[in-house]
Amino acid sequence: MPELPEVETVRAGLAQFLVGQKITHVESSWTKSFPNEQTLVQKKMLSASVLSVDRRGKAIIMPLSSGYSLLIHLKMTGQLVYRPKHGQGFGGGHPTDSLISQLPDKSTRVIIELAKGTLFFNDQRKFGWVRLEKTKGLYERNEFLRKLGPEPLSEEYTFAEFKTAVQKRKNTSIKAAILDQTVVAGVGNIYADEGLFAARIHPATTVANVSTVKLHRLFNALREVMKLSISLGGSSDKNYVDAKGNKGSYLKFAKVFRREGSECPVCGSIIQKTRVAGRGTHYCPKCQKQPK
DNA sequence: CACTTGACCTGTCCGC
DNA sequence: TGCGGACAGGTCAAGT
Repeated sequence: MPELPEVETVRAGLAQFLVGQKITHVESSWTKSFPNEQTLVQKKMLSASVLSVDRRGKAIIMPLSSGYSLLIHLKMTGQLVYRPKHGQGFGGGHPTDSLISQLPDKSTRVIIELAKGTLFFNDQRKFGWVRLEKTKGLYERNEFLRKLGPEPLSEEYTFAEFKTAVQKRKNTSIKAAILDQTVVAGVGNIYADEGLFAARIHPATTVANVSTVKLHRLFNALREVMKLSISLGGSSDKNYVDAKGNKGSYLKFAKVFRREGSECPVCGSIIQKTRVAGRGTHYCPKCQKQPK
């Protein structure tokens, strides 16, 4: 499910609710969702408090006062939903209009109780995970974090960096290249399709055939599309919800994603769906011409 | 090495 | 209704 904008939305919500809170109880109902040894989990989580809620690519990282961090990946269907205890508000004032009425539900895999509320890790398809690891050196030591490419929305990220990394994958499709998390962290299927549409590049174009001008358009488009989505609370297709359990509204503004059969908002041609890089791929046949 | 294809899981939708 | 197959926002391991 969640790509960079969705994970960032969840992160921001959790940061607001969890920072400073002490963990009082932890339980997990599916081992692969939280594979650490129980003894370590109890020792390093109980009575520890949450220092911050951070994000790297599509991963959430929560350093704890015990010197260990929770590392979480939502994969396709993961959710992190916080529920304040009775009598404890969300802190912002407004009541939630969450679509998730009762928690835990049948997809709840991990429950973390804190002083003022409970964090539920739900994951229908069980691809996601929660892990507990030593905070010191985490970003360099952890296999997943270590391989990630640059953060696309950071101030220091440059076109030169993007171009060099993309062009290393010269024999693959441009879509496969930008989905590669070692090239740039956080782009997934929705923003790949939306970015390629905005940059007017056919998703199946071989990287070697994408001009520098087009690559520059793509660099800008990916960042703009993801920033817009963050401002709208992300994209909710099926499962995605933020930390309160609410949906995001970006998909209402999507130009091609899940819009096959309807008219292109730019030229009126019919949006097509095909398969590129093993993923469902949406594009406008007129705006995004495949080079012969 | 670069690249592609299945596997990991559950649920839903579509055609017969 | 039921049943089989394809497909779903992501990564890995294993194959060529």
